[in-house]
Amino acid sequence: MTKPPVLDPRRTLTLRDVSEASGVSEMTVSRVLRNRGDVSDATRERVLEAARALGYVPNKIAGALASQRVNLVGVVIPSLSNMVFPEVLTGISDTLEDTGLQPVVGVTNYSPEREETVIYEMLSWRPSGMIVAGLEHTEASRAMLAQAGIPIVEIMDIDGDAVDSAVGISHRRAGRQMAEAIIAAGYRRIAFCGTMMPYDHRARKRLEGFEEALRKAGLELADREFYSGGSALLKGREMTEAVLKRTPDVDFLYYSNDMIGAGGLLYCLDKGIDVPGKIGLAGFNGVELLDGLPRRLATMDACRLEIGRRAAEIIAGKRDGVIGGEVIELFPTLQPGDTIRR
Amino acid sequence: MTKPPVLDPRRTLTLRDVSEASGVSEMTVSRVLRNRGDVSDATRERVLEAARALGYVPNKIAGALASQRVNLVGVVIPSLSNMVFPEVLTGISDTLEDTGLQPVVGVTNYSPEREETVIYEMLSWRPSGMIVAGLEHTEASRAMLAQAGIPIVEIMDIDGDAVDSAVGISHRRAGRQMAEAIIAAGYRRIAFCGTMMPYDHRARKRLEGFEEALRKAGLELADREFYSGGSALLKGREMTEAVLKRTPDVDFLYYSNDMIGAGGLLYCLDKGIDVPGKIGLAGFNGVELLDGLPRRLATMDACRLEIGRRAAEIIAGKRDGVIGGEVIELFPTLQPGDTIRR
DNA sequence: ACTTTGGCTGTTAGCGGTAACATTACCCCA
DNA sequence: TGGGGTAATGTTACCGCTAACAGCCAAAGT
Repeated sequence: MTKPPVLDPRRTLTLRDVSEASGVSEMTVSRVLRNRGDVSDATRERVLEAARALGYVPNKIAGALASQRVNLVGVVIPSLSNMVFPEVLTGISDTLEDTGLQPVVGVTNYSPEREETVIYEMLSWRPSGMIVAGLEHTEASRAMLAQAGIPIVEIMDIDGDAVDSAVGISHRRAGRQMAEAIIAAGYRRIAFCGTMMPYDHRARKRLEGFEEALRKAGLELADREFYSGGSALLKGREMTEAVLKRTPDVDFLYYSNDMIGAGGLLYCLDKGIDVPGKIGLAGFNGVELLDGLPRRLATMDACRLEIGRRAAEIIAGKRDGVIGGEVIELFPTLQPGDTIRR
Repeated sequence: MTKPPVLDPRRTLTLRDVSEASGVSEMTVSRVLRNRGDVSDATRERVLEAARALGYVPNKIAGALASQRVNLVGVVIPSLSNMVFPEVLTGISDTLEDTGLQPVVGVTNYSPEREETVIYEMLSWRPSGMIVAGLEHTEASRAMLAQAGIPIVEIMDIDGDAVDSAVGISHRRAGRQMAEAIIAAGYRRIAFCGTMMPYDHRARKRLEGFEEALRKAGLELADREFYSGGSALLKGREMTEAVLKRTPDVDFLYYSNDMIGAGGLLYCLDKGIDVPGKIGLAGFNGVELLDGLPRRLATMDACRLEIGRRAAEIIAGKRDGVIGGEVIELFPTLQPGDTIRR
């Protein structure tokens, strides 16, 4: 007797256990469990029964190593509390659903170093593809992604150079568009409220586009206010109050996201300020939450679901023939709501 | 020459490549990269330099298979769009941060079958532990978890039997407590608005506890309204309107979560209804959003961050000596806010 | 001088699966 | 009746890494 016959009942099961229990080779068991190759119905039944009875759960680590295939797609996003990213994730999951691929999420908290670590960790599991939010990464991150030999899709933004593929909107253009609409509606004393995070590149680009359009119309921002952390809704109120105190003649407030915009809206309504008569308001993202507000905040949807879908499609499509990187630009629509004069 | 000397430049690198580039054995490279065992400074430098130059990313699949250790913790939650779960995740991530463990998230959309699949998939990667929301699972799910031979922590809820450990609050007690507070404040015509999802067991338990307390006071629900899907804020408005139309003498509305509660609050304020004089309101969760509302909704925090933290601690703590399952009950505090008469 | 010690490095044997290639049994048809 | 095909199953050789153990060598102890 070469091996101890007493098998620990808590030992994790292997293919061998199932093979012994069902009287066939490990290979046949493997085939049955993966539904691959020809196996007679009788054998299949026997194997499945044995596997079920034992409570066997295959070891994907071994499987992945042997087959050099991993059905995972890494998804790297800055935050989960932003409402926006869960929705992108939904788009990704839905599309990946019937491709046999599975998303695995990593969160960076808007830190490039953290992102680098997350990317490194993910790549070390050899995923079939990577979806990464944004175009701005550390040099090391870009290098790793480029070298990985798998499809890479950068999402949300297309104002910049992609490592491989990209799906998103032009935030610069979005900012410009909103500014143009605001100016066209006759507002002239326009202020901005937004996030302070230096690494929220998309908010930054929107503001850049916004200011660019203002300049083109001979205007400049009447005021600006930044925040970080805390309840966005509350911060929206506070910032709005601060701006209106400091610059009482402001007639429009452009917010870098809907949540603070909603806070601003609630503040104005509380104070009995005429919206959009005396002051106009606009946010960005088109979050569902706005549907429940007393008045519809002007906004622009960021095509979140669609971005997720398209990104996932690219990954799934490239599983075999990897073609060159493609850049897909989506076009957000401006939803004027009830907070811009018409 | 046994092997073709032409190495594909896009071939993924292995330890061997680094070992050849730095002139030491693969084992030594492995030791350097894992910071394990003694390696001279000179060698370490040389190896690190070579690894960096090549852009080597270790293959964790192979590593995990060889070492029988995986630094992942599976986290199974019903939804990401609920605000609540991202916060639990934050607690988990923060605590796991400096343990070398990494959370991997799976979402079930409140479907037990989906949950079973997610658990199966996760276990097949042989994680170091699992954190699963709720105590209600399919029999197969429970069996798999129990057999896995790793620490399992069920979170959010403790009203029921845990597979192994559990960290959470008693939702039944929470519902009871809220009812008692409402009754003590003098309200008598109390209605409920909540989710329709049959698998939101925690909301169900809160309602059960709530009704139990009402009965004990000789009362019963004056009305009830359910919803599913859509913008929670908007649904809150709609349900509130529906209830008030149908049962005009209602003097309190208990919502199964803060989001619909906030919708109800906004509706009442819109309509100029005296809150909390004519009608009182209460939600559940203590979400940050409430801070920005015109009036503070009564609620109960669900100890989300703490739950995440404690769950992660249990997993991290049990890495070596696996002790029996422990159940940790946390106690939410009632925040009366401004929507209950005093 | 001869062990002993400890720091550093290498060798060997898997981990639990799967790809690719046998092998077997059986049937069909010239 | 023998060659060829086919369906079902088995064998072998890894996948890329690490545990465990086996050197090796210089400094230290006796």
